[in-house]
Amino acid sequence: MATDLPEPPWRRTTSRPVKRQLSTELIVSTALDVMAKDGLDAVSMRRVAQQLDTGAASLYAHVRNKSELHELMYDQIMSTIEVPEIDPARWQEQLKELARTLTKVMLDNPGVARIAMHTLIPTSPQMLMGMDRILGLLAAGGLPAKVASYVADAVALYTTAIAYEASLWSDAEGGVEEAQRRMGQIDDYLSALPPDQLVHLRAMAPVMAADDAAERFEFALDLLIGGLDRYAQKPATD
Amino acid sequence: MATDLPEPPWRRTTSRPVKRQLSTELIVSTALDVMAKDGLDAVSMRRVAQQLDTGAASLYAHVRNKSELHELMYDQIMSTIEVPEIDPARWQEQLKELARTLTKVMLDNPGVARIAMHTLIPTSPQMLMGMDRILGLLAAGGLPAKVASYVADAVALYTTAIAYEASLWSDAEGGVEEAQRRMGQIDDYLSALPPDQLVHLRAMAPVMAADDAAERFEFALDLLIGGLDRYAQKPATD
DNA sequence: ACCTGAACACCGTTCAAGT
DNA sequence: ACCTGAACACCGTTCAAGT
Repeated sequence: MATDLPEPPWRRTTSRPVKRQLSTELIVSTALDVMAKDGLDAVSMRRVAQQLDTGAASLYAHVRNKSELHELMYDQIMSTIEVPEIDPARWQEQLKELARTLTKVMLDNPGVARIAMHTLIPTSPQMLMGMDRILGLLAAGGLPAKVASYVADAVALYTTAIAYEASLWSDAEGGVEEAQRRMGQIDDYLSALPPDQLVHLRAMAPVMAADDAAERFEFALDLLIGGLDRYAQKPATD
Repeated sequence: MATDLPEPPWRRTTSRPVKRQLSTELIVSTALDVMAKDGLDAVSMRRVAQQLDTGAASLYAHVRNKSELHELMYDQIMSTIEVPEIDPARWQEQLKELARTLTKVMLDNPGVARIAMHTLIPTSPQMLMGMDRILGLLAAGGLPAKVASYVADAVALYTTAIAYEASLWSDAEGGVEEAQRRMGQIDDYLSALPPDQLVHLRAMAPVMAADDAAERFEFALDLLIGGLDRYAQKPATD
């Protein structure tokens, strides 16, 4: 039979995969590439499709809409986080470490914080597991259920908000210059004003200009977590 | 002279202002109307212009771009806030009251929180005066400059984030249903899982479903502000 | 100086038609 | 089932032309 003969070498029957099969995973990873290169705003259906040599409409077979795509990106990034085993004696420090890790991941992936902020209630298994661990830590600290749920919420929200704020600086290209322009505007305004106006702001200006983001974050973390002992129903380190 | 004669009544020389003169103020207030009716996403240059019986290009004579328009809306809303005179003896309670007022204003004007979150550093006189009052309160509490700047930042950020989150529920029309859909999804997932998995989340589900937003906010406010005495360099109530 | 219509370079999503 | 091009109904912003 003719088909037993080897294909002549000039006929590439195994059509080289110049275009990989579309799939949700491929779309999500391509979207993450676009975000890493040009920021979240550049992650449009059209742009992602273009990167995959197809039209935007083709993506809708694998992804419900743009906000689902964004959420899948969020899940993907967050699922890389390793949550450590719970050590009840160190629950407060562990909770802080988790908050630091979360922030770092979001800062390393500018744009994710913005998705997180828009995602009302995360439903992916990965996020639920993370939430379970946090609640486990708070239970280990002897916190009653209601307090635990409030603390978990406050830490998650503050952490996300910090990362969101920072991502504004880095995400849009003109972020840093814009921030400097605004600080300059405030300085100019203060200089033009009689010196008995806005005295506290005036006194604070040098302190705020010398902002240490990491220290600021640690301070807030300490406010949110450092004082939780008083809510504990049993000693934290028994 | 002919011009001394009264205009004949059928000639309306005082052309009735069917179209008011364009101005920054008019544009901003129209934009606020649109936001109140259809949410921040509906506040586009084209939509605002349409409301004013003109084209989008006409707005650019009074407003630099869309993000400046958004920021002007933010300033307008925030300038309605009255900051009380400082009572040093009640500085913690006053700071909490300010945070509550800020949140209320943002919740009453869904969309403003989203602008606030995007506005890196507010530069309007109104916002600077507000910031000055907050710093004054913290100084009255005897907090050192650095601590004061960190606290002011943390309270402002948490407050904005809380309002932002809440605005997601109300802003987009499908917010509430979407939240319920997600809670249902989590319930389903927990039911389908062996009962020894995600035990903490499972235990917490009823507590979180009975969320009291106001109580949650007060709890966080207490974490952020209630423990500040230990940072004071002089007694707070002397 | 202020306003305008038209144009440019984008969006998300749908749909009928193809394979 | 999956993919596609074209279309629909939008965007922000610029620019030459008008008054």
